[in-house]
Amino acid sequence: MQITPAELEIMNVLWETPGIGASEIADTLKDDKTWNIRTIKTLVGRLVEKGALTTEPDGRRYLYVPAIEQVAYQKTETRRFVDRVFGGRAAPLVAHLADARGLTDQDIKDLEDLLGKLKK
Amino acid sequence: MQITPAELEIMNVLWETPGIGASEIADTLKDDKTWNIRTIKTLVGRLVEKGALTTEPDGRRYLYVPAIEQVAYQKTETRRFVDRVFGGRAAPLVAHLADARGLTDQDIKDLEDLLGKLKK
DNA sequence: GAGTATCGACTACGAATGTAATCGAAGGAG
DNA sequence: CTCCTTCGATTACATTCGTAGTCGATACTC
Repeated sequence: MQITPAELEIMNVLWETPGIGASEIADTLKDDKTWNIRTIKTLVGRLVEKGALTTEPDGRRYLYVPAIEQVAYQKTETRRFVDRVFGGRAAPLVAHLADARGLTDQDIKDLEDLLGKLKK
Repeated sequence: MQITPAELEIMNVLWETPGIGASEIADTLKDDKTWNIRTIKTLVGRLVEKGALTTEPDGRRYLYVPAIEQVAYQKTETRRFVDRVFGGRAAPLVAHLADARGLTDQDIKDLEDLLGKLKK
C-alpha cells in the first residue's frame, strides 16, 4: 500500500490526533498548507480506499483513525529509502543525517545508547 | 529537480560507471530489471532534459555522465525523507535503520567513529 | 418552513510516471 | 548496393497524483 507525500500529511495529522473528522484535519493543517477542504476530503477518501484509514460514523460524518501504525510505516519506508538511495547500506546514511540536518546533542546521546545496545 | 525512482535506477548505474551508453546501461540492469531498451532510453532522455545527465558524443550515439554528484543527491533526498516521514527529527530514524536493515558490525563501528567526531 | 452551510460520493482534469512503439538516419553484414 | 540493426528523437498511452468542482441529502439558522 503506497502512501503519497500529500496523503502522508494527512496521516501525520491523524497519527498525532486519531479519531477526528475532515474539517478538524483541515483546521490542523491550515497553517502549513493552503489546501481546499475538498482536496483534504479527496486525500482522506483515497486513504480509506487504500485501507490506510478506518472510519467510524459520527452523526452524518465520519471520524478517521489510522489503520496502520506510524512506527510500522516508518520502518518499511526507511527500508525502501535506504534500498533506493543508498543501495541498502545504512551506515552512509547516518553521515548524511549528521551533515544535512544537524543532530542535536540529545540525538547523539540517544545514538550512543542505541549503539551500546546493538553491540551486545 | 526531481528524480523519480525509475530514473534513480539509471542514475545509480551511471554513478557507478559514468560515461557509458544506453545499451551498456541496459546490460548492467538486465539482471535486476525487465526493462525494454526503449524504456531505458526514455528514462535517460528525461534525465538529460532535467539536467541530471550530460551527454558526450561517441560516434553516432551518446555516452552519459551524471551532472550531479551522488553524495549531494543523497544529502538532499535524506533531508527531504527525514522531513516527510520523521518530522525532521533524525535520531528516531537510526533506530529504524538498526531494526529494519540490520546494521553490520562494521556499520556500528563506523557510527561510533562518526559519533566520536561529532561530539568534539 | 426556506435558505444556507456541510457531508460524503462521484467526477474532472492537467502533470508526472512507468512503460513502451514509431520513424528517419546511419552503420554493419553479406 | 541492399537488408537488417541500432541510434536518437518523437509520440503514445494507461495510471497515479495533486488539486479541486458538482450533486443530492442532511442539518442548522432564522
